[in-house]
Amino acid sequence: MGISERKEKILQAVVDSYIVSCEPISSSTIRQTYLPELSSATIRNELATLEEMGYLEQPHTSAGRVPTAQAYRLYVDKLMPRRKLSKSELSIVKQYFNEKITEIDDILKNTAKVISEITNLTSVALIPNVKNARIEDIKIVKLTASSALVIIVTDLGVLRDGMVELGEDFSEEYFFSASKFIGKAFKGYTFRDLVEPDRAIEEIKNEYKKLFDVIYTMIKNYATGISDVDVVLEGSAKLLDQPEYANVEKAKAMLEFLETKEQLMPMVKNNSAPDDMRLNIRIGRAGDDEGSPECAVVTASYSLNGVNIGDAGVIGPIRMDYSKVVSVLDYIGKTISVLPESKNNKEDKED
Amino acid sequence: MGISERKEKILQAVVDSYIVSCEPISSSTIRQTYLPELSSATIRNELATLEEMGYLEQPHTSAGRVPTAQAYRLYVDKLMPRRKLSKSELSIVKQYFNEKITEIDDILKNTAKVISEITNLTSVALIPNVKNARIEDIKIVKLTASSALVIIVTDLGVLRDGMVELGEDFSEEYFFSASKFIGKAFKGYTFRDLVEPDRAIEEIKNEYKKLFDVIYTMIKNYATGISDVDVVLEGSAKLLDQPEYANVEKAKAMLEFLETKEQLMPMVKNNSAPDDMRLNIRIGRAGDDEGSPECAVVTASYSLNGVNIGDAGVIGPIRMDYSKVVSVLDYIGKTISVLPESKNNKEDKED
DNA sequence: GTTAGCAGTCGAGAGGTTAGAGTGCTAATG
DNA sequence: CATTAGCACTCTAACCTCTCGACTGCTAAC
Repeated sequence: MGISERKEKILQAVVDSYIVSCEPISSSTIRQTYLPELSSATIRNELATLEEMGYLEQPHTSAGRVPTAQAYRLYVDKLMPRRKLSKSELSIVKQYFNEKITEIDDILKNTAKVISEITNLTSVALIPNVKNARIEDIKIVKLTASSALVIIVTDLGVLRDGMVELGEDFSEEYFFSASKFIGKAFKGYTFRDLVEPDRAIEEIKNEYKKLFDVIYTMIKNYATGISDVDVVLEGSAKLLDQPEYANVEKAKAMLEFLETKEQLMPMVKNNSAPDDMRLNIRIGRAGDDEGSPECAVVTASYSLNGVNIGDAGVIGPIRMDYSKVVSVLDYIGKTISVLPESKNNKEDKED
Repeated sequence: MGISERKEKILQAVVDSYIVSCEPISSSTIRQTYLPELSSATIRNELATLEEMGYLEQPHTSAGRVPTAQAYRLYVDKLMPRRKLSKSELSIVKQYFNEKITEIDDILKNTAKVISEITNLTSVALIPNVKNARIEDIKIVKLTASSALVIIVTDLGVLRDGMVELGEDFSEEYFFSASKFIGKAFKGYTFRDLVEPDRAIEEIKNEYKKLFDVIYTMIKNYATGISDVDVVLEGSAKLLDQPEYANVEKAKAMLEFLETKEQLMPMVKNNSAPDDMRLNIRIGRAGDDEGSPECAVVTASYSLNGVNIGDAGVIGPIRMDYSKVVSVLDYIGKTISVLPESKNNKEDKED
């Protein structure tokens, strides 16, 4: 099943070369720049075999070879050289994460910007799923006579506030003490727990029952609602730098794909086991159906203080510089993981 | 200075025709579909004059005429037919605003979606400047032992919360009562008031002074910060439907322009006097410099219950269906203005 | 002022040709 | 038997040339 070492070398030469030139690679090119110890005729023979095996394709009879998706797959899994970032690249990353970042979301947004700038590809970030956030406390603050603001504090940070309207008036002190009861009731549950009917939490049977019910409903809506995951794009225009999308038809198909978050999300989502390298490389069609554009997605899962804060990576043509992309994602991962705790944004004043 | 009525008719014919075909218009086309009572020779004479006056251009000697920016200007100011929306278009608008909308931001985001769907152009929305929001109340809620969440309630809605870290521990009750003092101190000011040093508000000289100072600093940072205006884009891929951007170079220039919010914002911002129709039509270069792409922007300022909630409109090639765009923006303006008050999101339950 | 008629202009597209890049095959070589 | 030099063959991209027809501008007649 495996292929000979020499075939691997040749295949790697084809992919490496094609990644930068985007033009069919000839046997003589391989000889000249990668494997001078072989004759072009020998390389031609090997190329013919590699084509039979499904790793290469010829646009037409008298043209060089182009890697197939299968070749890229082998390339990223085995052949790809590991690369270090250059000094200028390192300094770009540093620059982006040097500023004080107070919101968790902004870390991922910055990540997307950095990735796009260094790789010159379109980047994409997935901002975390609220469903897995664990409730730490619930605060209720009176706003108008009969309405209040509900703040849900979770292990991932403070959630965007929701408004409740009660229909009758209550005092500020009422909400203040209700806050304590209700906060305690929900503490420790994730949103996912609460949306499943069979795991209903023990209800409060006292004077706060009405408020409790309203908030419970709110949380359930919140968890089932659309604010599931946020997808952030950066550098969409860079798609058009790629010769693959010089054709306006293809460029449009791709841009439309990027615009529909519902299609984009599952591509970017990292499903790999949490203990492996947490790198996700997809090569091939964007969607399952015929119409969706050909592309590749490389994403990583990022953590801060051991807590997963979301995924980010690049999306682009199948012919992309995987080696560089992987190094960048990797390095950023290390940078983020040692970022100062963001909740206490007062400590790190040193500019 | 003025041009004859017949010239206006001919110019209108050229623009109307060019808007749909995007191809140079010949004298015979005008005669056949717009002005059969004239001979093509007469029309040719008039076309030559209109060209001298700067309203028309010829791509080459033996081609028809194309309108200049000057022609579009006259077109939108005077010649453009006023159009009613079709039933299907009306129902699309209705559908988007029928759902319960709880956030002010979402109104504008929906507006952008509707505009893009109906006009088939890229749409853009400007979400309002927080600097002009007037503070109604400030709530402080204890989070950890020494940190608290600050919620700023304004006339435009509840602002995103900020965290303060105090360095020493306080009780929940302390924050509760501090809330009342500090809320009263800031009530009635806009962010703009607070950021200008000469209009410092009277400081609290009591036990809450430290907390007050921290919050005051936070508000100032908030007001001067980057969260000035938010720009939302919808349907960027639709640019590529336009023959003007069939050239990938031009498409890229335009997409890049859309991506840099700093350039895009001033184009979209509506500076017209508040009492006129509050419609903003810009025709010409996107930026001041030579490199920026040619385009047109049509935006409107939208209000809800008399309060301005931001601008929205379209951006696209100079050749666009201004008549349709204006009708759509107009109709949406009317729809929004009668939307039920969004803060109390419980009343309107009738689905 | 309007219009028919006509010569003149220019671009888009079709067809034909060529140069050269690259292959596959064959036969020779170690 | 793997490797290789040599060569005939293939195919495209680029360039030319030519023609067709869509317009115009001009002139002269109405």
